[in-house]
Amino acid sequence: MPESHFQEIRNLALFANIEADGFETLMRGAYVHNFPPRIDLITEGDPPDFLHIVLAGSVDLYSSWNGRETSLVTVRPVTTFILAASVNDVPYLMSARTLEKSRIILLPSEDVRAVFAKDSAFARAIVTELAQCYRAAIKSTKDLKLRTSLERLANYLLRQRNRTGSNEFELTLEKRRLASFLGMTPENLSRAFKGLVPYGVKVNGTQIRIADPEVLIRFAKPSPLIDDHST
Amino acid sequence: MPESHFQEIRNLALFANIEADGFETLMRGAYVHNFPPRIDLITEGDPPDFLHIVLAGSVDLYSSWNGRETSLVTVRPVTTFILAASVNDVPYLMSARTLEKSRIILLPSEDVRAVFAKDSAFARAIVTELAQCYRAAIKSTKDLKLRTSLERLANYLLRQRNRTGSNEFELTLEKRRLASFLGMTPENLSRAFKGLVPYGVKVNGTQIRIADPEVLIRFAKPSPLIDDHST
DNA sequence: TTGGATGCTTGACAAATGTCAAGTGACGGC
DNA sequence: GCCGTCACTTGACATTTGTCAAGCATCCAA
Repeated sequence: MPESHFQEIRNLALFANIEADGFETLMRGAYVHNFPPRIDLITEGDPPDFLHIVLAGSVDLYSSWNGRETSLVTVRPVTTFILAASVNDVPYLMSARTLEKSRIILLPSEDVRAVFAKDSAFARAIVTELAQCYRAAIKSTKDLKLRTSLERLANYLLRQRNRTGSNEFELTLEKRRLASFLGMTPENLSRAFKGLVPYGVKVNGTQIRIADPEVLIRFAKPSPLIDDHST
Repeated sequence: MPESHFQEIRNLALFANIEADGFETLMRGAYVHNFPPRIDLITEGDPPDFLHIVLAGSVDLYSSWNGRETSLVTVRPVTTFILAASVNDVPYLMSARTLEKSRIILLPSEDVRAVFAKDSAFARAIVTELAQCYRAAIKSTKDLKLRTSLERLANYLLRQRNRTGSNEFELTLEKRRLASFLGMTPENLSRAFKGLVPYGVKVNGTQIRIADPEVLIRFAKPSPLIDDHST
């Protein structure tokens, strides 16, 4: 792997405090790949050969059962995914595919586990990371079980607003995938956007405008215990 | 805390390999409490003062939003809960209440973090535990998003069957709470049980009998990637 | 420019799920 | 034993969500 990526990886909280020794072990076995859009990277149920790091592009983590399929997470740079499977050496629970052209680092899980066993700074960083992943998953379950699809969409839009810091932004996801992510059909997403018009949501293609955030907030009732993905 | 509980805690994977030093630190600050049924132990949003360990009884982890409430997990002996919040020092995402008379150990989160920082065996054990919690949460999300309520109930019954090793068993949860856990109303759970009669499910109060597991399995299509809670 | 793709939207309808109200049955206190 | 409480059940109905089919817009290649 070109050394130019080393610093980028070092900057990730997960790797920031590893000893030079362990970091070198990881980098020695690592390699970078460029993938075209819509390429399957991993399949749920497979053994966890690699820990993945998205350097550029975006990756959809999804799952299938009985002919149905649902998107669970979208991974954007610079983040790792399937850490839990790698570290515990158990099968992937989700499949992954590129959404767009993506550059991805592959770290052999064996190396990850070896460094994890020796380097306690790495072990501690993994704890922080996993705790965050776990909490994100709980938040997502709460979102699903406590809210209607209209409320989920409203809160999703407010989260995007907070992320971009603007009342006008582009959807970063295809609508069909957003629908799957929010746990509804594309048809219903269309209707849900219509349903938010009374709360000042204007949609034009992928362009979203929130006319009066206060009104939307009053409807959506966002909660840090569901919508704040930073803790 | 009476020393009689020490061994019980030591037997938990989470604490099995801690150094004597760290274990003593934890035990010094720990105390055991007996709680009556239906007592609130923690409230979501509160700072994580204690890591909890259920010694006896059972605890319901639930969450509320906008006047609605849902059960997320039932914790049974001997297991810890809210590890993620304790270790990262961030607010609880779920409330907890006893379902029955319960004995619970409280470990000050500060102590947990202190030992975590020094004892790498503990750090590694936490990784394993958190990875399992994370994966359980993902499985639960898949269950919710990919299955209808009838399918969720059918798979729940099959999981109970595997746990007990028998085609005839008692529900360990009140039906109303099972309904909430499965993401439906009590009324709908009643109807769902009716809906499983054609697949050989007999219900008598809390007593369940699966006449022909093969038939139910054919309908429920259980998958290790959703229903196997051991990995 | 044209003709498919493809993704999105819309309407009509069906299925799943929730709500409300009433009824049943088991249990415990008096 | 009686009575109230409470969980559970049932039926009628409302709401939400999904399905299917058709139409529309956009993009891109021929």
